[in-house]
Amino acid sequence: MIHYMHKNILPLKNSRQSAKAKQLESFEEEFTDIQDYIIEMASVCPPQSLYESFNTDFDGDQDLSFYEPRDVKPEKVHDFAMENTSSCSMDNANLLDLTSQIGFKQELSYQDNGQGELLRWTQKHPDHWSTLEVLDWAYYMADYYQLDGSKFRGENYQSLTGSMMSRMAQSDFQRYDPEFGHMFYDLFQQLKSDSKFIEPSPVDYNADPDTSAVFAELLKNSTLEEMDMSEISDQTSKMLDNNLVSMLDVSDGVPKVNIGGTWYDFEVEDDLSRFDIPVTAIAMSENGDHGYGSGDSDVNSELGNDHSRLASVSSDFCSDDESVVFSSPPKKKTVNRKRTFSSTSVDEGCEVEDNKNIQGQPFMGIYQRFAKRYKWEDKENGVFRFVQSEAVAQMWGRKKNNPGMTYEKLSRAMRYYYKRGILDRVDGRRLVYKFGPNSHGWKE
DNA sequence: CCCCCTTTTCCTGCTT
DNA sequence: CAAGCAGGAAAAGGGG
Repeated sequence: MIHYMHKNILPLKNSRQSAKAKQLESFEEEFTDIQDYIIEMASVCPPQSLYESFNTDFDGDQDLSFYEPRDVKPEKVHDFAMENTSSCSMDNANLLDLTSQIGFKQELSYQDNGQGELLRWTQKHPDHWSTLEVLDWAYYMADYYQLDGSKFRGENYQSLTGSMMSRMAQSDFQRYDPEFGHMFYDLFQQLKSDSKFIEPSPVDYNADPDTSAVFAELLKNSTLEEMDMSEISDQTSKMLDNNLVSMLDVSDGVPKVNIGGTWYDFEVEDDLSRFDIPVTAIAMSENGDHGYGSGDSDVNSELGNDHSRLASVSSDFCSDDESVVFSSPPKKKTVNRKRTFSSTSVDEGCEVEDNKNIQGQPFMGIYQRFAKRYKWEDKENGVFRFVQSEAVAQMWGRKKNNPGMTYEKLSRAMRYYYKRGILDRVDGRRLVYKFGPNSHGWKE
């Protein structure tokens, strides 16, 4: 009996992890698959496709407004913090600080070619936020106010758009998030009332020929390692600080920098931070840890690098235990290969180094660190929870070259892992999984 | 091409 | 009601 017929056959489902260990036994192969998948989990940011799919109600071209801070009237500041848990606090200074940083960031992220994913919400009126932007905002705020991560249920915001949230009463917020809904309602209202929108003033990266020209020349003629950064003027450094988020791209696994509209490859595995580049830039890395690479197996195999999968799991660079970093063997390749501009889709990991490296943008690193698509529930025992199930599925699909992947299907595959001990069942808890006895590598 | 195993796709039914 | 979970069934992928 035919149980059903397939209705849509997806094309292009070739290229399994190409070089992937033909010699490995099937078990091991699967094991690496699941680990690859966890890698993707850890790589944090949602794929562009997901963003777009969530963003259908809003044309990016309309995306022309951004906040500008304005004076905050003391009487407008809510005192919700007093009524809430002691971990929340907000005063006028904080709010002013916050709004001004938002305005600041907007200037930076404008024209960022989509790479400032996590802060897209700062570029739009809240009514236009997609579900992802709502989620990003929620996690940003949660981190900013250092909310108790065990009580904060950011995932509950993942199906809300900005316009939906605009229509929600305070009680609705509390239904979504019993612990902090009240606070989030206030924050949301406040954001809307204490911000105004103005026409953008696009950043012209070529405005100052000295800055971009100097760096472009350096890139052409030397590797980063050889570069004497002291020759770069303070002005240039400042320009880089301000614009690297938009200039960097690692979407295809090869780090690139955009100078004057042209993309250049360069090797940054060793350490961007020694150039005092803000964490925001480093955060664009898929790995976030030791530079770039490894996120995309196809690219890696194309580069002759067969180490696309997990090499190790470590949490040494983030102080909180929600971080998982998957490092891969260093790449020995690709220095200063010039490329023509192409708008690739945005992949982006958002691991962050350490807050102390953040210059002038203190939230960025904190925020991005917080914005995980998964969360460790019990790292010792390998228990984790998906925060954004569909985003995780999209990442899985990307790895498998299968844009049709959904959490529904991914979860079915994961259920097969139970029987084989790669995952253990965790009963009664949605989106929670646990590594089983036949898995390894997830724990340092 | 076949065999075999895993993953994907789709579904029904049930739970939260 | 929506989102997840559990598995059955079958097709697709992919290695050997």
